[in-house]
Amino acid sequence: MEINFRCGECPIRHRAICAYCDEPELERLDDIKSYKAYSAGETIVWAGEEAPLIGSLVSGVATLSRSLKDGRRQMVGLLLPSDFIGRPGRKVAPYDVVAANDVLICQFRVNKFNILIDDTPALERRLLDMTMDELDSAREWMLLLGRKTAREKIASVLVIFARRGAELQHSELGDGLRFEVPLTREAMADYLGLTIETVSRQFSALKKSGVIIMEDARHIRVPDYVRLLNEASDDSDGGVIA
Amino acid sequence: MEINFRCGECPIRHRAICAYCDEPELERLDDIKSYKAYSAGETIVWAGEEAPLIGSLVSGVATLSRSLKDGRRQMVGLLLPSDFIGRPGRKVAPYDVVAANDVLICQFRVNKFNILIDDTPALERRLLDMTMDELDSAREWMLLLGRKTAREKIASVLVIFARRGAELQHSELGDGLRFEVPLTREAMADYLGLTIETVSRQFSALKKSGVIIMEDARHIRVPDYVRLLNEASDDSDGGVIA
DNA sequence: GGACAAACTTGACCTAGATCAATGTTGATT
DNA sequence: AATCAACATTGATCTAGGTCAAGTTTGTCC
Repeated sequence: MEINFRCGECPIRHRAICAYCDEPELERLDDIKSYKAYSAGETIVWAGEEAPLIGSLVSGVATLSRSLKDGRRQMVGLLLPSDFIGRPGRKVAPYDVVAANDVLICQFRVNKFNILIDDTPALERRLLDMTMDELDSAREWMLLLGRKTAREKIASVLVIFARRGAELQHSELGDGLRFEVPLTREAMADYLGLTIETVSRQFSALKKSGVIIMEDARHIRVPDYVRLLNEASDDSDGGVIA
Repeated sequence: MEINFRCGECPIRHRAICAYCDEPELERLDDIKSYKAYSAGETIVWAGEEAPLIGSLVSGVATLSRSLKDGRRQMVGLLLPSDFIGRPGRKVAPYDVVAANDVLICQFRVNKFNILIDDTPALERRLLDMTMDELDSAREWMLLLGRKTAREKIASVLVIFARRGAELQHSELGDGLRFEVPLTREAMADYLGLTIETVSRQFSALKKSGVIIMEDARHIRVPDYVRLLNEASDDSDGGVIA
């Protein structure tokens, strides 16, 4: 199936790399882009691979990860709709990009994009803002990886999933919310620097304490959102980050 | 003591935010900057503080860190000469910035800088490149925090310190190199997601295995650089990152 | 040069999370 | 509706690194 729509109708138009572009600029982007679908589990970019992809995640969830020689693996980023993939001008990808779900990507012709960004301040400025946001998230994740307990780690991802769920359904974050866990236990373990077994055990523990209700392994209800937040031990000051 | 020199004579001229600027642009920067010295241990910016500083680290070492409510602390960045401090347009600092050494900073008038960067593409482009490099380092650190053992973590910081040492003395990385450890054991523990005691023990262990020779707690010699690299378990592919 | 504090090391013990090993659940395929 | 393969859970045990408690070394300030 051939997917295609013009930038003007794109669901991520106002949050992606193109957010600051005006109509003429959008048209130039339209010329060098195409949508491509990947299915769950598919590796979109291999670390070490040449001519990596440049584009935006339109829908679904993808993961960025890196491994040590002996196979220990750490996720270094979670890509949600509107997130940018790739680094202009880079020849070799430093991370694996894997579709966690079925995923749709707006891909740009690499060479054309590298030229376009050089004389489109709106693109460059947006990329700067997005990269700085990413850096803030990466640093917040460093705090999680270095200092949080397994239980706090699980509560923290659940908060992320809850936010994403609320956004997808255009609903409010609050008590009684229900959302999907878009990653396998293995992917979560790689994200949190834990093992599968520990992830599973902490889900069970949070269930037992009544913090979450598990409809099944992939669907969670949260009777008391503030309690979940507290379990995550996030900064009181709300982590002012932008 | 009043420190001051023109941008043209600045030691970090070709690697800092100003790297891509031409002469006229440098002059505009000259007008809005001043050098400020901080002494070891001093907190330069408090997380949560308003009107945070914008500037470049000229000499010394500073740390970026973030804490949980109960005091657990994680370093989220190590600032070396030429690194940029702050985020244009941000009102509240999300991290503590602390001088690990005596430090010299080239500070910009915040409001002036925010305006200047908006119409100086050379600044904006440089900031984008630097931010992307920071993001890559942050992600590499995530791999360390999530998946490396205590011994690998210590070997990894030592490699960083060795690189910095070689750069400061304009010498080559190789066998028999000698360098200074610019952080306390406590700062290293916060950087690596460990405790002071574990840091200390791993130093002793690496000494006992002959990987390092400790002249004193802060001065290290490395008889076999490749061996140290191996102890850090870094990617075989050299971690192509730029 | 003695006293004090900060930084560092070392030992004994404990525990959160890893590892090893089944077992259960779900959903796709025939 | 039986089979198979992912995916997930649970239990028993082990261990890397944390915690608690002394010491030691270093440098600074009268």
